[in-house]
Amino acid sequence: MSSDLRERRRRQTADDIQRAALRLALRCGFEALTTEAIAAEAGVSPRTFFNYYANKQAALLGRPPRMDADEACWIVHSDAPLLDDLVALLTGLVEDGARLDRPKIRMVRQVLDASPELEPLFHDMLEGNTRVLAGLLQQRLGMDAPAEAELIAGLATGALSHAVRDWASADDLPAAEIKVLLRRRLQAVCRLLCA
Amino acid sequence: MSSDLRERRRRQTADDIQRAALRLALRCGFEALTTEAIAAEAGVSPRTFFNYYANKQAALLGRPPRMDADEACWIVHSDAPLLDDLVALLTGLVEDGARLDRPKIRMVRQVLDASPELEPLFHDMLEGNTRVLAGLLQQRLGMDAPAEAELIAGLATGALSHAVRDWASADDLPAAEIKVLLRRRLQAVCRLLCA
DNA sequence: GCACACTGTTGCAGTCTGTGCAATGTTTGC
DNA sequence: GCAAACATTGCACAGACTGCAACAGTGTGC
Repeated sequence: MSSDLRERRRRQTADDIQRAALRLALRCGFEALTTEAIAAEAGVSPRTFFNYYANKQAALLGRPPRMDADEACWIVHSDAPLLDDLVALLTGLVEDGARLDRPKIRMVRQVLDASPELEPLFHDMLEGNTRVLAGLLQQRLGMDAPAEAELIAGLATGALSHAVRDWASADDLPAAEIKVLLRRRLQAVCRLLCA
Repeated sequence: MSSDLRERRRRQTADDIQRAALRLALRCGFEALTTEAIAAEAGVSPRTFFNYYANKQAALLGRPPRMDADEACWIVHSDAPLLDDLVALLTGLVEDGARLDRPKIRMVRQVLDASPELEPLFHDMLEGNTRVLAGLLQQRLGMDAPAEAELIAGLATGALSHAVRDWASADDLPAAEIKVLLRRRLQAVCRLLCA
């Protein structure tokens, strides 16, 4: 195994930095948070901080699960209802392995709630996934609906983040329930708009 | 009128700065764009630049039309279908006065197209409106659907920005057609998801 | 006209963010 | 072990952004 140890270390350091950032943000607020302080708290040099995260916002959120276009391309030619496919694809994103760390997500939420100006952060973090999904949906829906593809992609990832948020604030909801929350949300939006 | 001349000047300067930013961005790319260069091109001091825009991204987009919660609160108690109300409210945002400057919007698009990393910009610019709309929708939909309200608000403002984009890239589409584009988009999303 | 308040512009000094580079360690494959 | 690959770090520096205080232009009341 070549990069196994290195890989684990990288993950560990990335996680250390994120936790340091969250701890400091909760203690002193986002305004007073500096990259230097985060680096010190995490026990790395300021320069190293930027080897892991592009900025302190990214450090707070950590590395988001990335949707892999090749793994997800089945959705292009599926015959199942779009809603079902979206739910399956997106829950796959957050269900594989123990990706979801409830206390960490709660800390993130606390920080975001305390600083409303950070609201766009969540969106930006999911932006990458939204783009991938939008590309796939464009293929599925055909050339004439690029806008619809992007809108649905944004709506779906937004619904996922709400579902994850709700899951994180509940005390003992199993991760499998995220699927249900996500579906309910999308259906509700549909119903409200179609009425 | 005391503040009339001043107000006009402020608008003029804000517009000068935006145009300077767009010109430079198109000429040299967003990467090479500095606030100092924008200020120089616009004929103001670097310090003044920040009196008008919080950062260079904001300068590129200009002051977006702001939704006024008090003016828009009729939507809370309306009995009309939600879709109709959304279309009316949002088109009202962009239709009053000659707010929409087609060549300017096209320049913005060119810049955004040239720098994909700026994609989140549009979203962030509309963030304020999304929040206002989300608040209103939360009142309309009741306490038990905060997530749905936010999702619909995001979807609707996203659809509006697509509609405006399409309008801007067409050569002689009247602004009134934005309403049609917006409605079509939202309906299409609905249809695709409900199926 | 003149003094006055109001508002906007500017320069300056300073903090924080973020990057390129080169030196120094550490891991890995062989 | 040794060499290649990779990670960490310090340093120097450019750019973003802010607070403050001085200054200039405009409108107001007299």
